[in-house]
Amino acid sequence: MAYPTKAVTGIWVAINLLHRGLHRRIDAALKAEGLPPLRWYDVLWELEQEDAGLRPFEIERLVIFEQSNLSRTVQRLIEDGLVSEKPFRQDGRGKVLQITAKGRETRAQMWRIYGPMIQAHIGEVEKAHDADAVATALTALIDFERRALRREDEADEA
Amino acid sequence: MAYPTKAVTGIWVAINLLHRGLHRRIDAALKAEGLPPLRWYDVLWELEQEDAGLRPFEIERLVIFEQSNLSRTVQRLIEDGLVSEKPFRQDGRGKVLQITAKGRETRAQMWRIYGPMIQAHIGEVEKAHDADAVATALTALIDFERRALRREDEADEA
DNA sequence: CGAAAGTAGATGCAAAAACATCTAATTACG
DNA sequence: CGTAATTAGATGTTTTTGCATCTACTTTCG
Repeated sequence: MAYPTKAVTGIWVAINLLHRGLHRRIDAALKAEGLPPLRWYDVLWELEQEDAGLRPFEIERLVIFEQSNLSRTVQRLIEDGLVSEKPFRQDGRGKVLQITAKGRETRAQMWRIYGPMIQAHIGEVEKAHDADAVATALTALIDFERRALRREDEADEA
Repeated sequence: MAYPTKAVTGIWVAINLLHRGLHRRIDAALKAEGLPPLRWYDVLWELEQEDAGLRPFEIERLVIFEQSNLSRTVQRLIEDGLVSEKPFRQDGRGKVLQITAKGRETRAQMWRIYGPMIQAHIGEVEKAHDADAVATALTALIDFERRALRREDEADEA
């Protein structure tokens, strides 16, 4: 595979800088409000999208979380009463996680801080550029990644 | 400040996922080749752009590196002979870092792994979208961030 | 000039991440 | 059926990160 073009490198550099900078700011803001760290948000959000709940390994793939890491994060979410767990009948190894009322509440509180910060820092893009086009292009990359991952899994099987 | 639009949220989500996923893959690939971690690359790159060298605090701002973190990274870069340091005459607290020949060599080796991986994962964007436009839009955000930071500093002074 | 405030960088420590390994359960396959 | 290979998730260990503090030096300002 060839070296990246200037545009591709620029996209990657920007992704890095934006991620680092904003992640740090947001985490600091959440902490200042006595709210959980940003990584918890992703988990709560995904669980809020699925009334039936999700298995840990599903969350892991959805939000790209290290397995051991997610395992411990889930423990703390349960301790804090934001998430409940129940065994997964069809597979004795597994369990199903569901967000609790308190979890929804906490997620909403986090969003009050988190959401406006995204807009404040990323929203600038809308003033001079086609934000929809950028979002579409980047989202396509993620879909591409997901398909690539699936292909790798299948290759491993072969 | 208001909540983010759908496009802005999409951009931010994509930034997160792309960053996490790719960073992990690249670090794994570098490690597999016995090369230093990805974060070192940024430091080496910036130093390679400035023959006169850079001060640690300058690098810190350029690549968004936690101060304590950069301090330890620099120690290891020096131990490994990739970077040299000398006192900064005009300020007894400071020091100037310069990349060594070995540092340049290592950076080039890293790029042989790193570069193609960027293209492989981000390059897809060029097939269906205007990569230049995306790069321009995201880079503008970073410039915006930098200006915001500078404004904050100035506000602190006041 | 000299004390107070600010800045560059190092360092101790606590939290979080990655990594490896382990257990229990399931699936595949002779 | 029964054993080997997989998979879900937990846990022990090490590394990295972030935060707070510290030291040394500079700048500011009475």
